[in-house]
Amino acid sequence: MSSANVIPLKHALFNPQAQVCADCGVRRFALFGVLDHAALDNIHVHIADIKLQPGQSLYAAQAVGSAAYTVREGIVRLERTSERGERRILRLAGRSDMLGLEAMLGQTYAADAVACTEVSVCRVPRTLVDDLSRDRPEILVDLMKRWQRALDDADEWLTELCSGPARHRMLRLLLKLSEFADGGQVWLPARLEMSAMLDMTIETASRLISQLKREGVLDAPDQRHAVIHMDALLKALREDSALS
Amino acid sequence: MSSANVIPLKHALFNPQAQVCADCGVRRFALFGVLDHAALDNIHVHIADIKLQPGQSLYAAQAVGSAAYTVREGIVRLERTSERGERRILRLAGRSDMLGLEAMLGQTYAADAVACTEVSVCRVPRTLVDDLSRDRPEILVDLMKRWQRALDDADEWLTELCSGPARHRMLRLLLKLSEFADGGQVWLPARLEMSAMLDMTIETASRLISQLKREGVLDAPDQRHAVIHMDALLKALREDSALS
DNA sequence: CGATTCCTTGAAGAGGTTCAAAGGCCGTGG
DNA sequence: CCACGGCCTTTGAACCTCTTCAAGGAATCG
Repeated sequence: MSSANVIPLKHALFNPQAQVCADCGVRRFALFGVLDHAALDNIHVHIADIKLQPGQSLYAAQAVGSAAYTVREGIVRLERTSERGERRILRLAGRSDMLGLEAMLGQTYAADAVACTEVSVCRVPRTLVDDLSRDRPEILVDLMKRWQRALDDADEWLTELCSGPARHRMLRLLLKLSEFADGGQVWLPARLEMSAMLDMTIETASRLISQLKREGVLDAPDQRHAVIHMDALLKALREDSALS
Repeated sequence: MSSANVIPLKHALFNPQAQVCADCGVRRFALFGVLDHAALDNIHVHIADIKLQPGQSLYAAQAVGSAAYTVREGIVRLERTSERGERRILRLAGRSDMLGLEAMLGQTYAADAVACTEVSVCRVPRTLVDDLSRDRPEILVDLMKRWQRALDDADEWLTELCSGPARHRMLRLLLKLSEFADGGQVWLPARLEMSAMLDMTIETASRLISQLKREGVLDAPDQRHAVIHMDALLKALREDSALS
């Protein structure tokens, strides 16, 4: 019995790729969310499902890319090396975020994309978008919304994670990390990563995390995971704003 | 003798708006750079030419906007208020940069846009882009390039102006300002603006500028203008990177 | 010309960095 | 299995950068 038989007829898709996309958990939020099943069925390009281990690179800055990526699972960081030679983490991308949109314009990637956790992403080739934009121009509006989202993320990162005293920035980072939470547990970056996100030394990052543990803002069952106590975190953030 | 007579016949445009756009100094770099004269002639929407004095607001964050803007002349800053209640300047936009693209998607503006110098901008109404994208879909690609440019600017601002010691950030700011130079003279922000760009106090900004004047990196003929000595600036930047 | 606003400079103190060393958490190999 | 080395984290102490608080000076405007 083929798998098509267990699917209601009007949803039956004969293109295997289409079936994969139709079943994808993030499709509703992803680029092809606007496409109906019939349109999906016309996708004849292979959309690769890529898995990465923590630390593995998805793409490198300056590389000519022929694809963008949609994050299905896990957290990816975008980073750059400043002209001083220091690594700086620009922002994080999580489930349903899109990365490397610049490849859709034939440009080279603007930053390095590196997996923070175990990651799975869909590779969206440029040719596919080119084809679709001919047949279904409304996909371009969706694409522009992605750009705007990336820009909003960048602006928020700058305003909230790049200003004020170190402790405040760390609290904001924990808040941001809790957005990517995955069942109570939050991914806790290495101290070196934190320092690259918040522009501080790893010693300062370590001291702050230690202190926040003592204050009961977070617990770390293991090195790379934390339970964040939101009430304590929000309280800390409020007090922090008040006394300045 | 009408002005049309001095223009070669094949360039004669009968729509007055088209003439304005055809003559615009930034058209080549602007959104409608891809349109030929005939296409320009079909623009029947009025593209307002708006002038702003320093400190005047172009649009406010959260406002529902019906237009984006192309900077023709001058410098505009994008700023936000952080959740702590502090103002933060996100980046600067100069000649041929586009602002408020999010309005093209029916979204509210993501930041405040305020004139730093005397500014003139073209108002590009959303309806115009909607119409054009039907007739000339290639304009959408141009629009996406604008988004990518904004994102690149944001990323660069974050990596270069938000990390490292105060002196280094100030040097990078001067370098950035020199990109917007206007005949040897550079716009010199008020100390309060500098502090909002570089996340430091106005005292620190003032001290750094005073010191850099003494070092011969810049001269300030008046409060709001400076002459930047690029050789000295670049030398300072190099030494600064070396000793760290 | 006085009032306001912005800029500059000083001195004291806090916050962050630097340097140094010790403690934990692996994976490898004896 | 335990010992070892490597890597990351934590903590301490001294130092330095940047902030804070305060006051005087320059520019601008009615």
